[in-house]
Amino acid sequence: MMAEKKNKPTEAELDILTILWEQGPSSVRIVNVKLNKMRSVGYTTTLKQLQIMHEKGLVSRVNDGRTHIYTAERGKEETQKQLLDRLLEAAFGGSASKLVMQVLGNHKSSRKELEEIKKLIQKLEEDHS
Amino acid sequence: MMAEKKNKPTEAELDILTILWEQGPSSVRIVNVKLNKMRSVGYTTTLKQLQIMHEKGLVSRVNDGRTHIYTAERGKEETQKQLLDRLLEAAFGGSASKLVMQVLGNHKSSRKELEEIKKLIQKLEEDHS
DNA sequence: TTGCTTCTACGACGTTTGTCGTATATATTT
DNA sequence: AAATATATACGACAAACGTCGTAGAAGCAA
Repeated sequence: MMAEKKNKPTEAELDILTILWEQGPSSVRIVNVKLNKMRSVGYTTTLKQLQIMHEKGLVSRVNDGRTHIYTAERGKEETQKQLLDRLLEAAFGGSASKLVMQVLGNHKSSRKELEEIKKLIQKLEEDHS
Repeated sequence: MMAEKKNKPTEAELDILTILWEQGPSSVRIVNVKLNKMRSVGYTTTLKQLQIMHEKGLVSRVNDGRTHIYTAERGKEETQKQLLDRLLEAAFGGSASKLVMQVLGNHKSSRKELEEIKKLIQKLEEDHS
């Protein structure tokens, strides 16, 4: 594998990435409007944020006339994994099961979701053999 | 319930909290020595860090002669829950099961750990009835 | 054409984070 | 007692974060 950039998105950046994942490639304007549905933030703030994210390589952009269209460079799952790994190490001493028990114990999940998890565990146990 | 302080520990603070959880009430010296086993950091840095954490209410302290003995004010589980909740909302849209599937899929767990998780799910499903 | 709107670029600024250095008081050692 | 070691307190500082304001180009509307 390659030496990868360990660009961990900040909180604010994560909000923007989430919008790009949902919305697909978007202009600053669009991102800003969506962003303002969760918290109040000026247009130039969002612009600057996206510019910095572009420098960091978190997003790419193409020109559409004079406006830029931004696209999330890293997939949702990849980013989730990165953040989760960090928390796992920092707060749970690397024990995935401790983390899982915590989150399952504290948050309601539907029966269907629990079934899915059980199924996954089943498969993992088979691989274990 | 009361309006609580939402003092989320930073990365560095979390390292120190982890040490206090493991070690129990400790002096700056002890924390610093343990801390240096994971990364290089000066004594006064650790001191300052603990002083700030004290201001924030993350740790309490008592005097033992002229040295201060610091104690984690918030329990391990409580802090883990706080950090986990934050990530759950920020990166997983609040879906606990998505988070669980991610972490289980990406990190090896022993058969015993998987059993424990299954047992927990069993109990959750019973409560569901 | 003259103005309003909508872009990007860029600089500035207050905060937070993490890091130390220095000053000063108190023990400990020689 | 003098020198050395160890504590706390406090100030400084660079880098990262998040926030905007302003400038200037490009497009649209009167």
